[in-house]
Amino acid sequence: MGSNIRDGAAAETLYGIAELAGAHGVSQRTIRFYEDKGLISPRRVGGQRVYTEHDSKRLSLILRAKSIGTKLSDIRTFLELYGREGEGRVRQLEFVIEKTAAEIAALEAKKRQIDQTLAELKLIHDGARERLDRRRG
Amino acid sequence: MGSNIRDGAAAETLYGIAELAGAHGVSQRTIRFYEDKGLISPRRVGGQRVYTEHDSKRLSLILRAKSIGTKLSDIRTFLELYGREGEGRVRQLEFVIEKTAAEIAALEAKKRQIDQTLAELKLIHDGARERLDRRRG
DNA sequence: ACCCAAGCTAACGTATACGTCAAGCATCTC
DNA sequence: GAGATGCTTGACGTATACGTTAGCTTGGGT
Repeated sequence: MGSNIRDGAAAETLYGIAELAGAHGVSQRTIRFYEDKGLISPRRVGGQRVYTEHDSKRLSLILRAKSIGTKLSDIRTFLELYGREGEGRVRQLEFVIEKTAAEIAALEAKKRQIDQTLAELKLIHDGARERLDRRRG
Repeated sequence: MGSNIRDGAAAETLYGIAELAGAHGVSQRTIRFYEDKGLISPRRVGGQRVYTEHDSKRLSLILRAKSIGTKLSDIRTFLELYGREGEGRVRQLEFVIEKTAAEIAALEAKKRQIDQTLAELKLIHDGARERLDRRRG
């Protein structure tokens, strides 16, 4: 609420959608899509989207979560966790604890799967390498 | 080729699609879909699919790869690597080495993302837990 | 002989995550 | 002042990974 116009201090860096997209290596369409899904809510200046540093970090979070295989709908839930974290009503705290614990367990399981796959891939890799070296003398 | 009928030794355990699906906790449709995509190729007995232990392990590999976010099309490539691994033509070996190296790097990157996310989630989790404990005395 | 459960193929439906026009303003440049 | 550029909102298209009928076939049991 209220405008940002406060004499000196608040010279926050702002971005247009093109800058934000470029900085994160995604398309503008992707960013608009995330907005549709309720993941980011930039301010508007005459219709045009204007992003803050906070929005940018949020996008980083989203992309990282995506890269480890989290669905956008789940990402939304977790962004809300990040936000609500400070609230402190008991039910909220319990909700946060439960959700984070579940996700932590899931991610650790995923890490184990990755480790197992890595071990196998390294076996294949090293085996192939050895045979190649021998073949070449 | 030829039938399995060899006097004594080869009493391999075989599965129908229902058993295989049950054992792995996936639908029959999923298994048939993977077959369409060239990921598994069961033998047929009068039209019906018959799976071997080898097929079952292959399916395990597929599901593990899927669980860490690999696309089916990529999984197919890697199943071929697992198969070709022993071939030994120089070009093949180079291909295997290159592909596995790339995937190893990708998985390790993913692990780092997971670790970072885990760290943040644990912060949130522990923070919420602390506040909850204090609230309850 | 008859029926049911189980399997098969073919085909359409659904959810996710965008890509790709299309058509309309607004502003900046020459 | 006439593009060219950049942003906007639809709206339809595409790839992935299956789910869900629908209709046919077949082996087993009574």
